Amino acid sequence: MSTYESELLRLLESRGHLHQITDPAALDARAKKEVITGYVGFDPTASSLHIGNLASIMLLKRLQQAGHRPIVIMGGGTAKVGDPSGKDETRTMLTEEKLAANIAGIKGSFEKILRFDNSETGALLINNDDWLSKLGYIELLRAVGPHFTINRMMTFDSVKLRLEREQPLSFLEFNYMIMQAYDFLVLAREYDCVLQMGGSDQWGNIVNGMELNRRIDGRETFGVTQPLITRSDGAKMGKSVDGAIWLNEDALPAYDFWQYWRNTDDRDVGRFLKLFTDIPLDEIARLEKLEGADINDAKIILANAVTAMVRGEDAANGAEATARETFAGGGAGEDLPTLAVGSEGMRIGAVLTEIGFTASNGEAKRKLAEGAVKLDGETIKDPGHLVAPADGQSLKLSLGKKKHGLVTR
RNA sequence: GGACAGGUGGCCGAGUGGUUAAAGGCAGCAGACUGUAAAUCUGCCCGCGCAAGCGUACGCUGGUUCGAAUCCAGCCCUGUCCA
Repeated sequence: MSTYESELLRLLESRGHLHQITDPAALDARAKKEVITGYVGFDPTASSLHIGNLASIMLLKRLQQAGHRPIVIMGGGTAKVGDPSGKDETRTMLTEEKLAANIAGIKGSFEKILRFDNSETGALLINNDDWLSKLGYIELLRAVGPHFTINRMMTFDSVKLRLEREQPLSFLEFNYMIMQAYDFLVLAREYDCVLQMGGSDQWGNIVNGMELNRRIDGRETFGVTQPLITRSDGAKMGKSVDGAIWLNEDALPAYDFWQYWRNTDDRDVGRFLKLFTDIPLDEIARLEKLEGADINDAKIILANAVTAMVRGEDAANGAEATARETFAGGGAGEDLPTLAVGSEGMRIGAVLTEIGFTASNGEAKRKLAEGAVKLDGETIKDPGHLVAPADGQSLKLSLGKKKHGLVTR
């Protein structure tokens, strides 16, 4: 069914990663013939990546699986400028220290998902600040300035969107595409990197980099974009109540990470299994055909696979066990959030906020009044109710059907 | 530098002196129904307080007024056009 001959494009296509390719035939031939090097850039805007970034990491993983060499570009330099793509607001500027801390926080995720070694296909992690910060302004202007016209830059979505929405686009951000294009030039020269991948919003940036390579060095390079990963319910991938679904354990416990995938919309299960796991396609075909309550099995498989990849097998097993006990068994698993209230006990309204189920005392009271709160299976409505577990005892506290926790002395 | 338009709760967006913690929508949370799904219906949706109540809030600062998101002045920010 696939018309591609290379393992790389076949793999990307069959698992739903392909949106646009600059020169499919040439890339296909190249990838079939030799080991190629490709990269994806990540801006270290936070100390952990979230699952919105996961799709991009998967691109690199697929590249490696297909027998090629992936490069992770840390946008230590570009983050100082800020990518305007897909944003309708100017980003806050990051300090050097914050950037360094973010990069340190993010690294671990790549090390879990990609294979870093000295082999031909071992992944590399490179910070573009290494070269960008050394660039002189005049030097940069002379190197890339002649190859970009303002006319063309104005036509890029990232720019157009801001202008159309009458949102400000600072000169700083306007330069982002130039920096990113320059990255590709450096990577092509230093690492023989011929492919840049990214989300569909990066198309313009990627094409710019290719253009620069062609004009300056006469080198042929390629670009691949992946469709914007959306959820069928329209919500943004990776956004939830309490913020993003972070990849780092210290930003989000494994149990909550697992729950996010467990609660995937029915319609998204098959697509996500393809994108985010290595489960064979025929197995996925079987799983996504499941109907009614049976599809929950597929969601558990999805949650286990993604959690294992990002957090490790143990984390996945623990989360699954806790979920099984808590939801199916009506009990309480050990991975649930736990709050110690001391021998005095604590009023239930305060407990709800302390354990993180509600954002404020007021909200806790409202939820109590709505009859949404259960303590050891019994509905409690009085915010003054004292929660005082006996020594060694732990009480199961629930807000609604999904939020469960333990209260101990 | 000038002219015009604008800055309201997480977002969008009404509101042009009092009954405004601020319409409506989206997002979110909970209840019902279910399968820890979706859709639908219902309730909730600034904070503190057991409560009466209090405190904050409509770009910022000051003023007018018994009373201001609403009027006045200055400032800051954004957009469009002009120089």
